[in-house]
Amino acid sequence: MADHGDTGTQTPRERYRAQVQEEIKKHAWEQMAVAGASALSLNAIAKQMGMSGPALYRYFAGRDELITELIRDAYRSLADTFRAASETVGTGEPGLAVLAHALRGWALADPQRYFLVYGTPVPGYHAPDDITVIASENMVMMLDACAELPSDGPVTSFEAHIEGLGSRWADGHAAPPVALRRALAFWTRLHGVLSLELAGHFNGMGFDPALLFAAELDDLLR
Amino acid sequence: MADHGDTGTQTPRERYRAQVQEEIKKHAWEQMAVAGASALSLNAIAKQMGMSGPALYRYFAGRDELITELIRDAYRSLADTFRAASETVGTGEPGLAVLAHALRGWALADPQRYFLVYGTPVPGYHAPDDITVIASENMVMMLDACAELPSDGPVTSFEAHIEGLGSRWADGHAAPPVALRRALAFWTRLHGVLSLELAGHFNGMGFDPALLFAAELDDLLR
DNA sequence: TCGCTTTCGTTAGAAGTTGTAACTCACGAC
DNA sequence: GTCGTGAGTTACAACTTCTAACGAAAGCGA
Repeated sequence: MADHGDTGTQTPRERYRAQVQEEIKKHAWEQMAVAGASALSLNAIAKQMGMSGPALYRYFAGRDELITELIRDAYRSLADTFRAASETVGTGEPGLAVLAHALRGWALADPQRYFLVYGTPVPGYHAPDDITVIASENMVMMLDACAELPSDGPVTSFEAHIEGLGSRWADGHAAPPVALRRALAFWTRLHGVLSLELAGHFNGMGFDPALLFAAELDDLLR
Repeated sequence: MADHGDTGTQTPRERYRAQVQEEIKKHAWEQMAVAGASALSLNAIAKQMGMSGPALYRYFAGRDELITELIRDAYRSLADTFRAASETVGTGEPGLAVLAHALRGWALADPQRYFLVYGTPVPGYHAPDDITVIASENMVMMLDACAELPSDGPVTSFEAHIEGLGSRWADGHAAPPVALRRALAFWTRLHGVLSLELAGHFNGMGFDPALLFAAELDDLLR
């Protein structure tokens, strides 16, 4: 995990505050992994840390703000994972494949974290602006990986529909429409497999989800 | 909506009980549509119906049982939609296409209902057996629609991996591996597009999700 | 080193939730 | 008409988030 926020010029109070904030989030993640986001309890976290319930309100304005912070961290973690993966290129394997495997590993490592980013949204919840910024970072890496693949063949009607939208998705990224289409398919198809797998919908069906994921990835690279 | 349960031989008390149970679920759906499943409150439902909170426990053992019942209804509603759609065949359009459009219409009609079936699961929750039975009904119709499409070309390694599993997914359904692969792709790819669309992840990206859905469906039928 | 100020953690409490227990009362069966 | 079953009530326990007011401790400047 990368450390965000300048730990250099900090007063002792700020340092302590950041530490406690991190510890709260650590317990929140543990609690969420076993019971899901909806079962997150500030009181339980406080009890685990040996504090009283209202003490947490010095660090987070409320349950919603804590969850928002966890969502932000999840996005950052995914972006870090993607960044680390895209730096291990040149092994002959296409960039899209290493991104796909990084995504799958990240999702399996903590399913609830994946669902926090891509799962059922809470009606009425609006993500802060900086989250969409990080999401667009991920889009940049996906588009880069798609742009390095051959883009021959005729342009379909949908590709014509999305032509030129790359600059909107990823801050001035000029990718050919075939790459945009491929990035969209990459996102939606792998999410389709991953979310159903993590939700347990493949249980008892008798096949290996990893092989389905690999088969979908193969189709993507064709 | 089809009526489930024999309304023929019922005592007045049973009839009244069923009516109240339906009304509770009706209010639950309304409340869930605006605030999501996690915000479902028995007290609020009771207040809306002019009853006291504990009165609802005559009809449902608790919040979990009510949600389980809603999930069951959602599965049934999807199965009904699929059944109704697959009866409108013979118009030249492939069965998979009408199933896909039925799925999309059903999902857009009530996003929270879709998420109740395919969204983020609650850790530790296990679906009752009869739900998996209904789910397998849907699989039958999907496999039927896939089996009527041409299945030529070489068999991939993943298709070899899932060969013969049709009988397990849909109670003795003997479909060729290519059809099984197509059914899996149908499910995962359309879910990928739908869930991201309903979650609002395409907002502000400047394209029409319906066209992406149609493009994915086109790929499926190729 | 002393004092001031900021901030942390506490307890008390309001308002909400799920869920149980015990008590009426009315409906329906006989 | 009587009588049992079941519906709905209030009261209550235990939990939640979150606010308010207080005490104590820690850092910062002089």
